Amino acid sequence: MKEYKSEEEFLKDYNPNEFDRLSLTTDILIFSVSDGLQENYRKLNEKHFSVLLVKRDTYPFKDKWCLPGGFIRIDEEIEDAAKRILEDEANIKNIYLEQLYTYSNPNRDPRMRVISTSYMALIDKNKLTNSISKKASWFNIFVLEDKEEINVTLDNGNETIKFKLKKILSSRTAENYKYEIIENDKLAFDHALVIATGISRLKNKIEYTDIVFNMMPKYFTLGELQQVYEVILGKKLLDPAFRRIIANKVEKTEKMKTGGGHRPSVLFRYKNND
Amino acid sequence: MKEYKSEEEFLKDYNPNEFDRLSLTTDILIFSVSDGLQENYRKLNEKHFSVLLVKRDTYPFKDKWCLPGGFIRIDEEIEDAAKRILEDEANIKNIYLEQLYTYSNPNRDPRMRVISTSYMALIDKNKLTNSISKKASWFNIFVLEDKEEINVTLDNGNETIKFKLKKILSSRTAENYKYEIIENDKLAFDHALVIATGISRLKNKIEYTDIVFNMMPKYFTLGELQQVYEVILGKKLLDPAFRRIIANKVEKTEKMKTGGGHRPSVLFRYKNND
DNA sequence: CTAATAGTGTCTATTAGACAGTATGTT
DNA sequence: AACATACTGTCTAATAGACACTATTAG
Repeated sequence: MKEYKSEEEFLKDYNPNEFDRLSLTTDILIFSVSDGLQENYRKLNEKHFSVLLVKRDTYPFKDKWCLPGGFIRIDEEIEDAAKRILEDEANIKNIYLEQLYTYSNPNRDPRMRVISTSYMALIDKNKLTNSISKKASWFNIFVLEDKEEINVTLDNGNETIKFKLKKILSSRTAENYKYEIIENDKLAFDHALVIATGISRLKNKIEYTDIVFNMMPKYFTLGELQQVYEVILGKKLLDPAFRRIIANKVEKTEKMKTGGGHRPSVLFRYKNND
Repeated sequence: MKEYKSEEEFLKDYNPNEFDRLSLTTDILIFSVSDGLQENYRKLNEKHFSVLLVKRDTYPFKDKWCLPGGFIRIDEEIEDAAKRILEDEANIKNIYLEQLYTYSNPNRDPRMRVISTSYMALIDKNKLTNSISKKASWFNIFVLEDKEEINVTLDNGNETIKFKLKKILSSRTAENYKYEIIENDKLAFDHALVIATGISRLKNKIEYTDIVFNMMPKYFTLGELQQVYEVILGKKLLDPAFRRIIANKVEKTEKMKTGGGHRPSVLFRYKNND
């Protein structure tokens, strides 16, 4: 091995092809909350927890659904690539974005070795100014989970996507699970894994952070907020307990929401939110 | 654009150099607990929280310290690469390993574009059968943190490494911080960031998981366990409260630890551990 | 009036914090 | 005996769970 006297000298000689090179992409899991049906004039709209998927029109995985994503440019940070893609494809700016996990199975892309770093984004759908592209669609998420597996159903009104994952305990001490896809026919790549990982991350974080508010409009009732918690956690909460927990995160406004066929509700907003 | 009739046909034609390619490495943050000084025959050994660093003997960053790591092979998952490196470099097998974060600053490696996925490993130092390589050394970790910055001092008995990071609030709702290196002269690459991220992750997870036990020997006293919690959390805990919290995670054994110049202590072990 | 949600009061059970006290080894 | 840690008891404060109750609107 040649001896170098300085870092500059070493770098001048360096051959960047000494090691295997590969491609890197990012996949973005965009979560939001949708309004569902209203059974009758008295009832509230059902809330749904939903994810944005895009229909692929090219190979590989032509006609399957996938997460918005794309290749990282040679001089770009992954997070910046995620932001660029969000802006280019959906005109989404300044939103909550968090790195989720880097997937590296050598066979995850049939074209070649592609590694993907996934991000989770949370948005309030109603803030989207431009409509999303024709290829993209919001799917409501329904999760059934037990100790051994997770069944996820995604529905956009037209089409239903179902997939099933096996949970494999990867560390008893941390109660960490890895997922293995055991049923999946409509999702491209390993995106079923990404969705499951994101749902689980969000479920966890909603309990000890304020990230829900990224999915809420500026003004909301506590009933609406509670519905969002319930739909993400997959369980009913008791009113007084819920109100106690979020009491110091929100503040009352002068506004009221009326017209519901029942007692009007005070509109709140996230505290310290400008 | 050419029209393809099937995925097979498309893949046959695909040129993998269509997108920029880059190199991927993994850096592994190996944490453990070390015994420090014993002031006098009555006192317990001080426990320290420590990290394994390697002295670089080649450019770039010659003579600086760095985390053990290496390049991902073209047909290998990142986690498998991390396991391979742990085994090759330190003869460490079957330990707790968790993906931390993927760093992608275009300038993090002066040679070329290298992206790195970091992993955190937790081990019981005393279980290491072969001694670690001459280039590697355990550094005790001392952290001083306030709202704006983090000061970390690493010490292996011979050498002291200090670095300072600025905390930048990246999301108010999630209380997520990003770090920016403002002082660092002895650590290679962006490894100061990795260490800070790992410390923060461990501090969090120790409160709601059982991962500490990966750093403990099979039999330990509750005093020793408490010391480990204290040194990682950076604060003293009250005995009765601590014992209540870990009560259902550990189980008493018949063994006792004697010889300490004070009342002997019952040895416990992690419950359901084998 | 009725159905439906909004919002509060309160009792109980559980958990966390604090401190004081007792126990028991080595030198 | 003295020191240092091991271990427990108990009081109090804070938090979580459960349920019942009152309030208020559109139709």
